[in-house]
Amino acid sequence: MPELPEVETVRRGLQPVMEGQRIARVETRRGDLRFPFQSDFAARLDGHVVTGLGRRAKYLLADLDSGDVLVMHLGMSGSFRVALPEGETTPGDFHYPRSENRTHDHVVFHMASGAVIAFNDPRRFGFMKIVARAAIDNEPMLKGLGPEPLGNAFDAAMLAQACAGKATSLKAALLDQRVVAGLGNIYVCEALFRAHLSPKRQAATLADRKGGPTDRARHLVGSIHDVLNAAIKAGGSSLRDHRQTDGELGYFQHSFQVYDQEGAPCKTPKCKGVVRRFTQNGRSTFWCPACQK
DNA sequence: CCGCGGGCCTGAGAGC
DNA sequence: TGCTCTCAGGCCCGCG
Repeated sequence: MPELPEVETVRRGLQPVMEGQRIARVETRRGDLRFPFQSDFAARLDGHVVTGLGRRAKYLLADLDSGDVLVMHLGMSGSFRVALPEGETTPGDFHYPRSENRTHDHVVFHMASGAVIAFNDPRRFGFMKIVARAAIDNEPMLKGLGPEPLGNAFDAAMLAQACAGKATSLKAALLDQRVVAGLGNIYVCEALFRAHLSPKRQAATLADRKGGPTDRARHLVGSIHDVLNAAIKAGGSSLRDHRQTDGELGYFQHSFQVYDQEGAPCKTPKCKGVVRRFTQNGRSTFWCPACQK
C-alpha cells in the first residue's frame, strides 16, 4: 500500500501516542512478518521510551532511550491502529468497532499511558527490525536511499544528474529508491501526468548535454512536490488497506488523475485523450498518451 | 547497467 | 454458492 504520503500520515498519527511515551510491553503474535523477528525484539522494546518518531522514505524510525532504533516498514498492506484508553476501559484492554477485522494484528504495543497500538499486515510484506543508532548509517535497507523528495537535497539539478547516465525510462528511474526515496507506483504515475511527461521517455532527457537540469526536470520536481503535499494533506490514498491510525480512510484516491482510471477521459483541460494502462517493469502504468510527451 | 520473471503473502473482485 | 484466475501502495534475487 503505502508510499511516502501514507507513511507520513501514519507517522503523524502515531506521534502523539508514541513520542515521549514509554512502551510497557510489546506483543508479537506470530514469529515473523517478512522476516522472523529478532530473538531479542521484545526485550529491546519493553520498558523503553520512544524519544522520537521519524520517517526516512517509506520507513518509520522510532528512536528509543536505549540507543536503539526501531525500523518499521509497512510493505504493501501494513497499517497501524491506535486505541486510546477510555472511561471504563482498564489499561491494557482495548476495543475496536465490531466491523473491524483484527485477525492480522501481528504486533501490539501496550504503552504505559494505556494507549494500545496495533500493527496489522495481512500480506506480511512489512517488517520491524531493531538497529543500534550508532550502526544506522550502515543499515543496508537505508544505506542506498536517495534524497527525500520533499527535502532540500531534492531539486532539478540533483534529479537531472542522477538520471543523466541512465539508460532507462522516466517511470523506472522515479521508482528507483536510489534516485529519489519514497515514491511508488501511484505517485510516480500521478507526478508524470501532472508534468505532462511520458512514463516511456528516457530518464536521461531530464539532463542537458552538460548534465544540468532541463525545464522538464524543473517541472517534474514541482509536480512531485505538489502531488506529495496534496496527498499528505488528504491523509494518503486508501485503495484497499491504507487507514489513518484512527481508522479513518485517506481520501487522495478521489484526486487521482490517471492511477486506476483506465478508460476515463483525460483531465487535462482541452485534451481529448483517454487514460491508458500498460505494464512497465512488471507494474501497471497509467497515463494519457495524448498529453504526456 | 538494464529489463524481465519469479517469489514473498493474503484478499478482493471478475468471470464462469 | 463456489471455483479459478488476475491483480494489488514494495522490494529482492537471479538470469540473460
